[in-house]
Amino acid sequence: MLDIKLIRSNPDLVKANIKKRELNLDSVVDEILDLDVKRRELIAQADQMKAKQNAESKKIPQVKKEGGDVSALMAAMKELSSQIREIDEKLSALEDQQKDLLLGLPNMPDEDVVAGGKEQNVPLHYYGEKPQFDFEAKNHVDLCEGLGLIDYQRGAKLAGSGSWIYRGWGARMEWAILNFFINEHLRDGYELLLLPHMLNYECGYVAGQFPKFKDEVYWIENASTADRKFMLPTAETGLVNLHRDEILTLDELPKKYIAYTPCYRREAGSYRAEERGMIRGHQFNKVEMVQYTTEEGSDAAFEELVSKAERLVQELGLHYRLSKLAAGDCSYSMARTYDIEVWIPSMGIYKEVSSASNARSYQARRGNIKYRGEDKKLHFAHTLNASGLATSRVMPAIVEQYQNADGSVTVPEVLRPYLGIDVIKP
RNA sequence: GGAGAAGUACCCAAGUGGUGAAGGGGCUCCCCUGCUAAGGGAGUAGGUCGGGUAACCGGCGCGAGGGUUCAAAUCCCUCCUUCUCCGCCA
Repeated sequence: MLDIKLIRSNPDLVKANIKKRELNLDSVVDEILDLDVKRRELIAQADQMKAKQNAESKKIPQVKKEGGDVSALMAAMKELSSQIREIDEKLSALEDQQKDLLLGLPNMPDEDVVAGGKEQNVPLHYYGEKPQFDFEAKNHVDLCEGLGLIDYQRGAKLAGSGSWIYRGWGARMEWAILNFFINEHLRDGYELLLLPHMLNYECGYVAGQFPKFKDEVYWIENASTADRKFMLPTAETGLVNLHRDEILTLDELPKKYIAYTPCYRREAGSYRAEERGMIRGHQFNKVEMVQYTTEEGSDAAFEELVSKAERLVQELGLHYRLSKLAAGDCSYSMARTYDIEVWIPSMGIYKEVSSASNARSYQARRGNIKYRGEDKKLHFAHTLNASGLATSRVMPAIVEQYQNADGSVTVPEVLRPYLGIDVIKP
């Protein structure tokens, strides 16, 4: 959520920033401002009347005590009270309306984030080389099936398309990757959390997924009770809610968390050949990093998250590139996003394994997450997140980049202590 | 899941319709005192919204949201959380 005071004082800046996302929300901004004027008028009116109500009400017991007649006073107060109620009703309707619009505004991209959509994304650098094969290289689907790492058919039998089963060495490999990531993060001083996977509405609201994207998650409902929960689409949704409605102290910041969870998403969508296998499914594994920090610490935290995510891919020996996303490709809540995209030889393209983003104070405003600064005043915290990493995207990259002529896959060196073997053979 | 009880500040806690939400602990500041302990005094309901250049003024705020009333921490309803007992269970 954006600061209403910023919108009030500099609406043109807000409008221009939103346009960088290739969205024109000028009319929404104008409407917010219009409602804001009306809102403040009503508040002034109501507050004045309430002040009078408070003052007059105090007289009633006094007069009563002295044996006087309060009926005239009470009648007048009754009238005042109903007027106040009328204004309050108008006011709360107006506030709801304004809040709805305000929630619909995306975060403002950082100044150095370029305008435009996906096509304006800029690769910042490449790591390693595209592997060259002197045999006919296979895609990860064929490799995984050939080695019995993944059971796609039975995955679909159990849960429909977009679902698969890790089995045997495939399951052990996935687990090894998760362990490797988690251990790296623990070494860096991050705290590991295992979160509930079913979250309440408030969590999605704070993270910025709701109300706009509430149809893109899985909802859990029980006929007998009114409560409704959703399956988290990323651990970020849980992690950024940890300190909802809290005031953090300066000495506990930055807070550095990681969580492993599966991510549940409805959009497995595309049935295009290029997204076969484990590139896009309804459920995938991911280790997520989240930091809570100060305004001042925000940029450094972002750099740290990006370099941590990069280091993991490097240690796995995978060829990847780091891209800086254009405004229109950053998600709604984020001021800046860098993607780490790993090379998938069979597809001939780079696929995202990590997305590192800085939400600045956007999520903290929604979640009322503050800290007391050096100046003793309260500030909204900055929240940042980065995948570290999405293992289900890493696995296809590993099997494809590490494949051998005989259909076997060499195990990346850092994973060998976890797996106990050097090569996965048919 | 069922029954009962409770939610007031950093902690404990009083407050069953009426002018400023008691009191204690803790914390901060001051005084006293070689130091410490003890003692004395003051502050301590966070915040948030609106107005004002500002000092400041006002609204809201007793788990959350509604309702009754001229007036609600207090009465009523719904929800949330915690505790106790029972049931179920890895």
